[in-house]
Amino acid sequence: MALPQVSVGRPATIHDIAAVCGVAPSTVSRALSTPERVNIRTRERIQAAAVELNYTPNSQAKALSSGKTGAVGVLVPDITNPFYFDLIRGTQLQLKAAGYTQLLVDTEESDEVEASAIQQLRKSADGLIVGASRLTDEALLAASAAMPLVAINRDVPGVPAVIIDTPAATGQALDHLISLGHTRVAYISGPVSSQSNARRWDALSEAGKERGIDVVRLGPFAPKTQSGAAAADTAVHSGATACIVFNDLIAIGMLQRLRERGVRVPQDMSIVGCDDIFGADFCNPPLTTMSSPIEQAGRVAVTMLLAQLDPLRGGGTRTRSVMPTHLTVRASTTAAPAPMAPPAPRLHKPGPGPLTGGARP
Amino acid sequence: MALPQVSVGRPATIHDIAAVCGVAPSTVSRALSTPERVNIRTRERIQAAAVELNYTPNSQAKALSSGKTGAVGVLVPDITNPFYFDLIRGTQLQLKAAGYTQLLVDTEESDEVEASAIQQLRKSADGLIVGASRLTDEALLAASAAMPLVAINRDVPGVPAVIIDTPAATGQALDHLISLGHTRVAYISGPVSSQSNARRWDALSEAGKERGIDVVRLGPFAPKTQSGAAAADTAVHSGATACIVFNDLIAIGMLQRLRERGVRVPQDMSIVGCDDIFGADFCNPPLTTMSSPIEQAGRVAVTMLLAQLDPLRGGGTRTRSVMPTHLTVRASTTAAPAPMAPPAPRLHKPGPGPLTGGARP
DNA sequence: AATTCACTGACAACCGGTTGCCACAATGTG
DNA sequence: CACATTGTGGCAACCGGTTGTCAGTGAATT
Repeated sequence: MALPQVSVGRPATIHDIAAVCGVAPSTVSRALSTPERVNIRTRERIQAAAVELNYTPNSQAKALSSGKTGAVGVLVPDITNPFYFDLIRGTQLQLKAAGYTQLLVDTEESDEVEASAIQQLRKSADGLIVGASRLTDEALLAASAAMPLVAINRDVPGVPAVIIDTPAATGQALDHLISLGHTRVAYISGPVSSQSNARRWDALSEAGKERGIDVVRLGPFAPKTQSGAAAADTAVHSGATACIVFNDLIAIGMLQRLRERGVRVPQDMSIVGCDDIFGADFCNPPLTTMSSPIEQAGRVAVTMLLAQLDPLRGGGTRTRSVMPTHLTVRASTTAAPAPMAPPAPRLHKPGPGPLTGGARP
Repeated sequence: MALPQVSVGRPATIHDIAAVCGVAPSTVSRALSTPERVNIRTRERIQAAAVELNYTPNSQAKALSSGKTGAVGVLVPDITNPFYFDLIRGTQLQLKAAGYTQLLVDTEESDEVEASAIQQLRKSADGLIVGASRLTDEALLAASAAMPLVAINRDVPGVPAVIIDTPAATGQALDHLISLGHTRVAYISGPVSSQSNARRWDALSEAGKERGIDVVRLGPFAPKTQSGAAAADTAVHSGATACIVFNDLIAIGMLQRLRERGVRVPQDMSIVGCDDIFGADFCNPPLTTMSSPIEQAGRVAVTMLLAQLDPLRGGGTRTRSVMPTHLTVRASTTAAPAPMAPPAPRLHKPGPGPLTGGARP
């Protein structure tokens, strides 16, 4: 049994095969890409020679002449962020399944880097998946006009997009907190350039109005665990008994800081994260969070993009897909502290466990 | 001030520029890539036109004629694994800084997929970075002969490599446990196809012999948090009071399972992980682990690869780089339970918190 | 037997650059 | 003033495929 092997020497080309078989290169090309166009006998000779010589088509050359690169660019603002890991995993798996190569680019949260990456990728990719674009609506629309593109978490009319509907879960999260007796709720804001952040806040403050709860907005904070310290301090100072946090990264950072400060979570302060990233289930305490099907969003984005690339198979080309989210309740939320008592730390010894006590309206 | 923008319409080529400037395409090519070869006046006319037309060179065409693709393939067994996130981040950052594009490929822990990916990438990348290769030594050597390549955590004579020296930290970890009074230590094994796993075990069992401690080997287990449950059960059954675990993923899974079973960490069982991945510092309890400079390893690998690609600048081409590691002690290790008492679960209620009690020799 | 037609393979242009070589002009040298 | 030298730009081949077009062959049709 042959072990997986990599051939040595100069890679074979169709010219080599043509020479071996005594035919023209064009015939070789057809034998491999349009087999029915070539007589079965020569075809089989050619195919045998191709296997023999370990022929692999040169994707550059193929791209040059056919215009198709077989690659899809995936742009994310920050590969450092676990949220995008899940997204990248989803796109990678689905692209690979479809025979495409993924070109991963980190746009460093910069609209300029993003624009130049898109410009560059216009030639070297068949399509683009743009996560949480920092471009203006106009620029994104222009990019979408220039080449097949699917945006993720970016809602611009005319641009195909996959939207993770965290704003919807926002109402669930607030209801959850209200039912636990919380009346002073803070929203820990993410970066201002993030449209997701804006949409989440809009939905949350709207939900607050409907329910007669005043939600205060704190921040903005960078979407990193390190920002959690500042966020936690601000939250404590605000007097809120519960926080809904832009994302799990900041939330996890807050958890650590609150512990350092002796503020018990969830007894003194309830925390709701967003995204349900890797780690949200095993941090301490496990985080109540709005679960997003991130990986699935990546897959759906690829499916939508491929439908654009190949309109024949694509069936009805959907241009917008909204992914549902839901609240996952773990141990970082519980009943609000007694209404009139200050939210200051009390006994400062680990409590008997989470989820004690019921709702105190 | 112009906003970042993407041009519309057909991308400009050197032929367009040549037409505008009334020169030959070859002159345009030279004006842009070998400026001193062209008269300054025409050069400037051409450069102005290039900017004007928003010219971006077609990387496919450039690759075809020059043989350089400006891309580097990065192969990892499983993008799902946070360990590789750090690696990918390191390579991405460094490649980007050097003007290269990263082609990310998931080889699905399969030697066949890996070999075919390498074969494919021979044409479309200038070099390769192969994380934790599953190939045989011979196949990897052959691949390395066929194209510039740097392996990570794979030690094959003749193949340039970056080795993260976790075996060294293994001794430190064992000393740490011994000083805490542990005498029954288990090694939770990773996948058999992983050379890192073999090297870690060899170093650990050797260190055990030197110190007169018998280390038992349990497993193998897949490197996923889910495997932690089985690993935890096996470990408890083995009677060990401390485990050194193949990687943090499994270790974190064990933490969860042990909690479910009422086995307290670290009082009843100490756990040492490996890699110090994202999450190791905020899981419950925070994990004592062997910290690896993973991101830096990725960067070093890129540097070594680029030195191979461009021997002029590379200076002394190092072919092997060993990255030091160290033990990071957090809260998942403490003194061994009383020697003769069975390690069975006791009170089965959450303990007062980590880090109680001192060493009991 | 003459005509038509499907089948098959070769030729050549093209994708967008790079690069070796040559021609021509301007300048320097004897 | 003749000749060598240097600076510039163009021509054309090439990288490795794809694809439109055409010619030759043999079989089917009339």
